[in-house]
Amino acid sequence: MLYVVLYNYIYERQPVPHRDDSVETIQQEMTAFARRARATAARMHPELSLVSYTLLAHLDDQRGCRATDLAAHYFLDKSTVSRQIAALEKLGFVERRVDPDDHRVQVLHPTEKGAQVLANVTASRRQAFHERLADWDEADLDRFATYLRRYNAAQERLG
Amino acid sequence: MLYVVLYNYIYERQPVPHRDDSVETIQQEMTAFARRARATAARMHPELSLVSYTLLAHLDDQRGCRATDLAAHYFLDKSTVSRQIAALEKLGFVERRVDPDDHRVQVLHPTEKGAQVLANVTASRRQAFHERLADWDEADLDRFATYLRRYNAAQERLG
DNA sequence: AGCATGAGTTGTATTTGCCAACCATTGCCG
DNA sequence: CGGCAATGGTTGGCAAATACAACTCATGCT
Repeated sequence: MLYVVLYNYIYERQPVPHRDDSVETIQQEMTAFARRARATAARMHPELSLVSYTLLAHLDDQRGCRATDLAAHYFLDKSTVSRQIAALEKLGFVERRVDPDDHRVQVLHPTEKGAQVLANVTASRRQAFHERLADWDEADLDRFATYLRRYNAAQERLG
Repeated sequence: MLYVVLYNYIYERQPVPHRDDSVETIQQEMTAFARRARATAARMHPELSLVSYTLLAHLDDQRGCRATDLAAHYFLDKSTVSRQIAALEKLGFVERRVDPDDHRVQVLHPTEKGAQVLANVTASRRQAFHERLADWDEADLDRFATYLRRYNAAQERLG
């Protein structure tokens, strides 16, 4: 045991929460966050569910993509995506353009109206996030964002 | 403006994303994470859904609590909690002890069996997290954990 | 005693998601 | 060329999770 303490002292140079504790915390906090996200989203934007919002946002920032891509990106079943897109289309938020090169694929795009609604929701979401993050300094925000991206990328790689 | 650039150059030594970009990233990554968490959890542990797991874990580490507390803590409707607990009880994972002081409340506890299952799931979740975080150094883990806790605490305060 | 409050349950409807079966298009290989 | 596997997408059927509302029962205050 003494060796561990010494090791930490020499190589870490401060009392360091053990690796396991950090992992434990990350696990718990990520889980708690996941549990709440949907509820929060639903309360904030009854007009556009979290999933719809996410898909629409993805279309917007990819400048159009295929249903299959959406499914892969968000680990959703293709049937789920199909229905979600159908719903968004009925609302007039997305349109389909059949790919001239391959008539199986339809490239999805937000409509003008869709982009509008998306912009509204995004703005209000962003404001909520800003409030939540108001007392963070710039460097912390940046680091936090970087960690999240890194974490999600790892999850994407490992499944 | 020059000062900003210089400041960044000197203190950060690389082009720094604007505050808004960080917030945007955090928002997107948290959302993506939330979207995937349930699916991942379901794939890993068919025997215990993310919600059940979360509730059971909370009972375990609070050494028992009331259904209402669970609902408040996870932004769930009390009916939802009621049914989830009923399911967990039917599986023999939790037991109810009526509070002798107030016959309205039932204090929930994991059973022996429940604690056992919880331990298994926790262990395997923890391993998955460890894999995902394997190439992170200790300091980054610690900082990431701290950010997450801070973020969630803020969300808890602000709704 | 009487009524408001709080804890939980149950009925009902909606949303979300999965799986499997299916259709249409494409591209490849014999 | 002709069949066949692979790909993109839709649809039907189903189960789980959840919200909302109406209800019951115990408590506690006036």
